[in-house]
Amino acid sequence: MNRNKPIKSAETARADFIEKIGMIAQSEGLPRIAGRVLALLLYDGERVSFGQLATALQVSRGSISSSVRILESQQLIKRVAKAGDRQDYFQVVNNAFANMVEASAARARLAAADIEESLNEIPLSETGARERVASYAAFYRAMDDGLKTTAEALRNNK
Amino acid sequence: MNRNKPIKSAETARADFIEKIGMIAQSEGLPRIAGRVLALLLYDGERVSFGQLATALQVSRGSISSSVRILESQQLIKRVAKAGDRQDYFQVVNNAFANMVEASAARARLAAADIEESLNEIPLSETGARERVASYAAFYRAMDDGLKTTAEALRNNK
DNA sequence: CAGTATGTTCAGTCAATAATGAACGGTTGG
DNA sequence: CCAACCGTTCATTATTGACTGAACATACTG
Repeated sequence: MNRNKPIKSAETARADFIEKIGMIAQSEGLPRIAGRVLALLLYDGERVSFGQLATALQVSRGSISSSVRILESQQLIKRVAKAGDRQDYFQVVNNAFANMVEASAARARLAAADIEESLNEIPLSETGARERVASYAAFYRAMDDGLKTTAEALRNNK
Repeated sequence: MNRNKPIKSAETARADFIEKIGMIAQSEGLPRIAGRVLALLLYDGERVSFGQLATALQVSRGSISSSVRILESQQLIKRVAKAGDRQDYFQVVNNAFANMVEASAARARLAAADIEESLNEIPLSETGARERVASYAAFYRAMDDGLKTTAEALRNNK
């Protein structure tokens, strides 16, 4: 009966994966197209051209442009050249996942600093409030630490 | 000169903190009002009534209703009673930050499972793609682990 | 040099979602 | 019992941000 293993073609599996990562990316605050680009590059493994991305994902070149810029800025993909082709090519960088985690750590660090700045504005007389706000900052510091550890683990354990 | 310590009143510091957390919450995918509610409750430390929240934050009661429901569902605040007052009161729960981290861990776990499901649809012949998709799933598993560790640390170290 | 390909930018459109405020059901106190 | 109060729900509005597509600047090719 094969109830547990509905057979799918390689093509369908690839398309499903790309769409799924698109949704996950969206839920994490990235544009959906950026997630789909990353998924496509990850799945295919080899360099893919700017034009191929646009046609494969059925989106405008403008969207590809902004998406790859976001992914580059987060150190998840890199732009590479291909001899004899004027187009830009892209591929996933080494340790992309570790970089992803480190970006989260950086955000946590920023939030911590932000809250600590608020803390400095609170009069010393407000001991209770100061303590509670400080614990909030400490929470973000703990996030930063934990994420850095995870990033390192991903880098080594790879 | 006092350039480093612009003096602010306690009221201003409180308002700034609340607004700041509102923005951070927004950047993390929560409604801004929910972040402001959490910040107010954290800053004040004691139970605050439904009506006080609406007037203090200058938002509709409908917004308060949905915000507190979100925060309750994430185990960040709880609804408490006050003798002689029909209103609902709210306060931050113990270990709220640990709960916050655990919610993130749960999301990572979900994403991992989601990707592993995709992995099972990829034909065994696609060895390269399977390997890369598996590494993506492993990334989310690592996030789950790391976040669980951070949550525990927050729970103890508190 | 002319013509074409390439990636970026930006104004405009559209969809998703946050927030409002009125209507509602349920509870309480007088 | 009823009047006031309380929290939720839901239709509507406002806002935000992704996406498009055309205009543009640049670089290559023949």
